[in-house]
Amino acid sequence: MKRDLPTEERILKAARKVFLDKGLEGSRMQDIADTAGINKAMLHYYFRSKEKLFETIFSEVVDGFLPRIFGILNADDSLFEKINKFCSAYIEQELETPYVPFFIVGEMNRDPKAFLKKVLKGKKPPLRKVTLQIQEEIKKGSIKKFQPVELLLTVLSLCVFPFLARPMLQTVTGMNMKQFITLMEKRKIELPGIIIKSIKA
Amino acid sequence: MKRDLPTEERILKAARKVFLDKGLEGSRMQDIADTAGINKAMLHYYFRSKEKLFETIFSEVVDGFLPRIFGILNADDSLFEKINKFCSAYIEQELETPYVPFFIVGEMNRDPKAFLKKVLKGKKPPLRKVTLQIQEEIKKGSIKKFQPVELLLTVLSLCVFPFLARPMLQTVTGMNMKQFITLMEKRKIELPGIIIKSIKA
DNA sequence: GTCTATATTCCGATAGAC
DNA sequence: GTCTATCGGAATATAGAC
Repeated sequence: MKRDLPTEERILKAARKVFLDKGLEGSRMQDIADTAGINKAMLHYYFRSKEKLFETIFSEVVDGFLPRIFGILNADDSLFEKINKFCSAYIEQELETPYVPFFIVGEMNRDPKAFLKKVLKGKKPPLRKVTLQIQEEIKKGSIKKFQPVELLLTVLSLCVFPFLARPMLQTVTGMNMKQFITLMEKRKIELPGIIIKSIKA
Repeated sequence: MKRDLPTEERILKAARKVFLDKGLEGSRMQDIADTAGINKAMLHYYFRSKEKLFETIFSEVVDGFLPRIFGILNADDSLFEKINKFCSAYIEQELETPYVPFFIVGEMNRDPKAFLKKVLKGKKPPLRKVTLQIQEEIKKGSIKKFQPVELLLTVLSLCVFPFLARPMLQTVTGMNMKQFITLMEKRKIELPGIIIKSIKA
């Protein structure tokens, strides 16, 4: 793997690949070393421990998509516009890094409290503004009465699950990666419509 | 744990609990032994190896819900009726065994080919009949033109994902297990409507 | 069948030469 | 900084007494 990169970056690149694919417990330091084309001892020289190396990758991943998502939720757009942008941003992000959802769900399950602490860093998830917008639209009568958490579930389900189910989907349908991407590009456009229909009065 | 059950069943019960919760790699034989209230050596006496014990639980889990699902897909109901029954059956099943989706997704990711081989046992997933029904409804003009896989994705996303996201959901919203169950009972009734709306012409 | 004790394997981590 | 060799602990697996 990329013999021209400096060692530290080669390690990060390899660790990203292995950890994202197999999670913390499923990954071996030997695997990461082999992938990076260097010796196992080097991993410890640069990152002290497996945990520390993992934390580095984890933060990198979270910081890579969370700000974008939070930004959308806190913007000044209408509720419907936000649903649109959220789906687009989320699916585009996932198409770039298709293993991230697995990684996230795995970590979430392994240790939910530690996970949220690391992800939110003491802050609260920025759901307040959207919640208010939902209540307002309900009052206006433009959408049905429902709990905000239901919309959250609908949106996340439709955006995230396909990436979790991708291995199964590809094996069952014989679809290759390119076809999967095409399918998700199509859904990126269609999902907001489905979601909005589901809440319209 | 249940001192009155025969040893083999105590082991199975404990293994079910631990494996479903932590997956293959996250589970320890010691954990299972402790949970069963017996000695570690007994696990090997009855099941030879960790892998073998895991396979047993895995098959048990898969056989516990797949026939029901396949039965619904192959029944003589209309497409819309099937969507209804599928959502109900799936969510009811998951409410009984809320860790199964994690387990399934984890295994699917760990080794997709082995997973499908074990699950389908050489057979094909029974999607042919539903596919034909979709094509028929499209021809009739009662639903939009779309690929069957899209409907599959929509249904599975909405039914499965909430259970994968439950730990996060509970931590973020402060919801307890009972509240989560109430939420899913509600969605069990609403989801078919959302799904059918999404495909209606 | 069940236990204790021990062997074996695997893996993260470190020591030390270069 | 990079490597080889090795340690030490943890986890799976087995031997052997009862």
